Amino acid sequence: MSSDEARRRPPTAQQFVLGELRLAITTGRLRPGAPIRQDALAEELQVSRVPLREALKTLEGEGLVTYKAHKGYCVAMLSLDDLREVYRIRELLEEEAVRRAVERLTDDDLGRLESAQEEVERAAAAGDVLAMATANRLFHMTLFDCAGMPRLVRLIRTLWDTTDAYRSMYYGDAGNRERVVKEHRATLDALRRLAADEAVTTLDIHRAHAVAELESLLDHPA
Amino acid sequence: MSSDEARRRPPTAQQFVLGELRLAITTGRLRPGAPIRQDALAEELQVSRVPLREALKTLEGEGLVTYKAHKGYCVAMLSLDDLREVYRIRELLEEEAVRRAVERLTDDDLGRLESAQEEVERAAAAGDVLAMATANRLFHMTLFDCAGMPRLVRLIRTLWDTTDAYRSMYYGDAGNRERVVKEHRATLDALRRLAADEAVTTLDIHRAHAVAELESLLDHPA
DNA sequence: CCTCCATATTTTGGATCCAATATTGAAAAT
DNA sequence: ATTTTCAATATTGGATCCAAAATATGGAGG
Repeated sequence: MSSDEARRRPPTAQQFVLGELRLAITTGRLRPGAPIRQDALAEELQVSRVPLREALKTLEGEGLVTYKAHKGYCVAMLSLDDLREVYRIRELLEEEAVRRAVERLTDDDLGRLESAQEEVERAAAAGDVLAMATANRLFHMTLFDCAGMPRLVRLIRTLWDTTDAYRSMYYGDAGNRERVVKEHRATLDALRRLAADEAVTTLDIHRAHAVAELESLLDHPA
Repeated sequence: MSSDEARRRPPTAQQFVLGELRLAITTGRLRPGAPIRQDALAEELQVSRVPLREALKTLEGEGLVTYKAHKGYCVAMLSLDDLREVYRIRELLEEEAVRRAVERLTDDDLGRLESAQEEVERAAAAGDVLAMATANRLFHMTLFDCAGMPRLVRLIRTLWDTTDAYRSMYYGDAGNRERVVKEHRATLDALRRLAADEAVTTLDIHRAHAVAELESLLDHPA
């Protein structure tokens, strides 16, 4: 069961379920490819199937689960081709976001990025996989948000969600965590100097490392 | 081939409702900004509110409607900033799709594109706004599909959906229809010669014309 | 032993009913 | 006349129940 009962429960059951499902998928409690039994899940979450199904529809739209009429939902499973495609699209969209962000970057933004990075380093040192994923995401999204293109950021976020099921495996490795920290530092350095090209390049490399690692993970499922 | 009123009803009510809602929004029967009364709509479509709500969740994920807890759904209304952002993202993604498509283009693909274009010209000549929108979409999606990147195409399709509510206004003008026909011919010409750069350029211009027209439509709502 | 078909069980899809929240309108107080 | 309060109403959110479809089961026939 999820231990943290301190966080306030969302105003609707579907939103609560949505959060729980995301967590279950990203932490690997629901494995890619696993079918989702509505009845069992609904009972476990103490809600009826109606809000559960609406949450699943949302996740379907985000590509986190797949759906077939009269067959039901499954946690999405990425093929190697899918993975490469997602990362290629991210490359295109994130480049745009970074370039726009650099144009409008304020000292305040830089401050937020630096504190996000501090959080990443803390989590990396502590070996806290979940915190690492959260902090890393915050770092990147903080940057993208600076672009002032909310729809673009929403798309990027959705693409990130797609591979979230595999992210926990990725951060399980200490070497990966350490490299992420270094690559963020390089990005931050470029951003401080408003060097857009360099920032884009460092992030491309960052991404390439991640996709290479994930590819090997996909070949040898745990 | 299309326009058969005896189209088979989808295997689930939510899919049926989804299609009807898309149609209602793209044809303007549901105006941008209009709140969606679930009870009335459900009765009109002869279904209960459950499948209606699931269809709305799907549309929310695609950005066609907005949702606020306990307040309900509205047909999404695009600001000028939104419109420009959507078209900028399309520019990025469609360029990728076209370049990949050119690399893999077969004679068969070209044949499909040409027949799609014939359909566009027929609809343009007949002044059939709905057929025009459908055929135009088919033309572009046929091209994008050639890229062999299903997720990319899915994203592009979603972005198209976002502005569908305004497309019917756009094709109401005979000059717009005529220009679309010419621009498609230019694109086809470039594709036949596998001239990727040129194809990208013609499509960029095509898009720029559309966004310019839509911008004026957004300023002077009917 | 395998295949095929009929049947039982499981699981999803949808309709109805009830609860919770938001909105509206009218009456009362300033 | 304006604002506030509170009840009445409309609308959304969710639970339960039933229907439809898919899957599993088991037996008859080859």
